[in-house]
Amino acid sequence: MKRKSTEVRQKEIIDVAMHIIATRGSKKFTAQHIADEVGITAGAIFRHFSSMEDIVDAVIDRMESILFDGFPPVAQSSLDRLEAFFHGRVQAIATHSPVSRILLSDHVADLGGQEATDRVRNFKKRSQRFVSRCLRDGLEGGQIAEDVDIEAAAIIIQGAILAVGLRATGNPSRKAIEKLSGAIWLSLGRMLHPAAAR
Amino acid sequence: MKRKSTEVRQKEIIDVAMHIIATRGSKKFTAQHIADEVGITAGAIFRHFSSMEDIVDAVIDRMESILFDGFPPVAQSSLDRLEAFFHGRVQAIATHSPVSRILLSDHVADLGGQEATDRVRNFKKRSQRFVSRCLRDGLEGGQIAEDVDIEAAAIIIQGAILAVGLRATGNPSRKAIEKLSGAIWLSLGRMLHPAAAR
Amino acid sequence: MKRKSTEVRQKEIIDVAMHIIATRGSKKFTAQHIADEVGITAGAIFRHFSSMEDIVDAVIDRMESILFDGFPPVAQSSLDRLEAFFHGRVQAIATHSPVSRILLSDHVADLGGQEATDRVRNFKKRSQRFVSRCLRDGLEGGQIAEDVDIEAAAIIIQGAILAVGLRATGNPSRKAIEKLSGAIWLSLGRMLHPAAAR
Amino acid sequence: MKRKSTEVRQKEIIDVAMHIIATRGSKKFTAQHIADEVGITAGAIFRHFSSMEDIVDAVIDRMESILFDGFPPVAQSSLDRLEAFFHGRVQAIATHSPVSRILLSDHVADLGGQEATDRVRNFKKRSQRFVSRCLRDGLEGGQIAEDVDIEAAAIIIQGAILAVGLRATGNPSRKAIEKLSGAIWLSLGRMLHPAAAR
DNA sequence: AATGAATGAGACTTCATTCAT
DNA sequence: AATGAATGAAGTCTCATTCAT
Repeated sequence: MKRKSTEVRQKEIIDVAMHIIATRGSKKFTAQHIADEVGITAGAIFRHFSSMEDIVDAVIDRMESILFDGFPPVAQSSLDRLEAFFHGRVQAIATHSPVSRILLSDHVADLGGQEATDRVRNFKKRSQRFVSRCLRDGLEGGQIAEDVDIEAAAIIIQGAILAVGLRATGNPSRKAIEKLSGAIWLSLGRMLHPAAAR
Repeated sequence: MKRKSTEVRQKEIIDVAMHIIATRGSKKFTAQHIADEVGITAGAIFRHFSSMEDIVDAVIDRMESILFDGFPPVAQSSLDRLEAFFHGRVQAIATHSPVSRILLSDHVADLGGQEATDRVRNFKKRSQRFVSRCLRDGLEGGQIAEDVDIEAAAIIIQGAILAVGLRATGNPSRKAIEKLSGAIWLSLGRMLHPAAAR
Repeated sequence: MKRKSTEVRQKEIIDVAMHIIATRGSKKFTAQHIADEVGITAGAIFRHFSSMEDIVDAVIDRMESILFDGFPPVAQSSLDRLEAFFHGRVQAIATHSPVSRILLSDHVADLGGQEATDRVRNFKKRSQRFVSRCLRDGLEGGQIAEDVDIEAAAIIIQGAILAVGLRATGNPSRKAIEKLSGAIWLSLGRMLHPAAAR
Repeated sequence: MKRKSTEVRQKEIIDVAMHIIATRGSKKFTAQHIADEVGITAGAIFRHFSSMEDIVDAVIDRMESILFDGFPPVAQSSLDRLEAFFHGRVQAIATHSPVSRILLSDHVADLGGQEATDRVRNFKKRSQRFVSRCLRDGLEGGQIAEDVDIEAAAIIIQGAILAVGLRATGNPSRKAIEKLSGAIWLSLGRMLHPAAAR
């Protein structure tokens, strides 16, 4: 029976919780399972969090900090900001593999109440809005070809991030991710401004 | 107390089940909730399905028929096949809005056993393989620019389908979907073969 | 869908019920299981019996008629009556193999209400009383040795009937039963009146 | 709300379970009924046993320890061993009145799965084999009259134990049991060797 | 006389949460 | 800070019984 401070235990619990949600599904997200992996009893969980919903909230907090670390990116041109965002997101999602799965799967929203659902939904909206704005600015600034459909491009970019997250199984090295991320961005760039890309 | 045949009830139950899984999350996927929406008692569910897992299986069956209706598409060129697949998928997913959410979220895999997980995973693999093959054939046939990274393109296409599915909230008309789908494919086409697209 | 009269169905149901209780245990004594073996649906059972408890009652009736057919036996001496009873019981129990198991096991009493319990208990009492009376009469009439403990002897005889019923597995021929029954009675007789037995 | 250790609760649960099975029948063997008598809620049962079947197993364990405590008995002659077994069994069964009923009734076998059935069946076989061997040895050693039918005698002895167990209602004193047990063995002895008994 | 859908009670079991220790 | 027993609600599933057809 090792005693640790609440602060430490909370971190352990959040980590385990994220991992369980991502890899074992929301059905296994129970106090008992978390406790088992943390190495305490189920009852002890509630000394560190007042309810399971609180744990979900904390997980969402963690996700937010992972997703929006250094957001919005600063760069001269809107296209550069978009690229920075893209690579940052892919890197974040691929490094913290649970996050992508959770985000995609709505698992968390599923577990928490309405508030959790709204927060996660908001993460997506915030990102979308940023992407759209960059595209619009890029169009105005001439960095993006005039005949590009902004809405379509936004969807494609969002989808690319999702899909690369899904693809990132195992623990790909940072280099491997950068390479894939680079290749994808190259293709996206070609779509946004064929002439420039060539 | 209205009586309906097992055949009819099974359909009702599957529809309700899909809807619940997609919109209310796997935690609400209970016999009681399904029964409430169908308008029977929870116990009666088990006259029509022998277990909750059977319902999950049936939902997966339904998803398969939605996703793979008319698959693989036939067309002269591999790029046309790919386009047909893309539009078909987008249409299928947008028309049956629960499907995309379920697919994305692994909700179903979460609910069923290992078998369910494997089946859903296989849906994704089958689609991916088709996309990859079309791209490779297109490259060899010269319909796709030589400097396109096949792997990146495959990810982008897969992502676009996912993202458009997520976007399709409410009940967009078939026309609206076709328009969006068309715009996206145009952008993707530009990426695959800049010269041709212009 | 073959239609038969209630009279016929009742018999079929009772037979199946006895068989199920005896060989598959009271847990399998359900309307569904009975219906399956009879070849009708569970709902149809209740056209022929108003409740499961009624079926139990009918099974007990049947048991009574099997056990007390030709009871009490008539014979000159009390010892002969006892012997007739012994052989009759063993034969009855061994021929209707379910009966012995049911009697022994209190399965029926278990399934019915208090009334069923009381009736079955009464079967045993009636038999016991008969055995005791025969023994007492035999003692007075000098057919049983004076130093025989009547209570002990009654218990032994009752036990012998039980035990031979338990032993009668498979479907032993009437001859085989008669032989075993004869051998046991010989031993019991030696106990009751050593001198006479030799 | 009184808290007791799992160890204590397990014992309480086993005791209550045996009592219920013996006196109220296997249909009343439910978590709710057990919990009511133990004084906890039904759910709490499963902190102490992982399933109802586990309780059945524990009951069978208890029965085994009651039945086979000090088995096989040691004594010079085979007849003495048989007598020791007989008295021991009668005492055990009469002291723990539920045991005889359970044994007889196959109630336990009914509740557990195939394994439970097999174990209980084995208890009977082990005892039978012991009795038969004692009788055979006694015959060879001349302690049993030559014209005794071993098979018949074995059945009678087994039956006597069963019957005395059934008779032992209420809580007969140890002395009363010894007296009855003694009287019965005397009668059995007379059967096995008339000359010696007189 | 029989089918087959439905109900409602009750069975086993899990789980968040509380609380004495 | 942690354990471990307990509660009470909820979930899956079974079953006697009813009833429209």
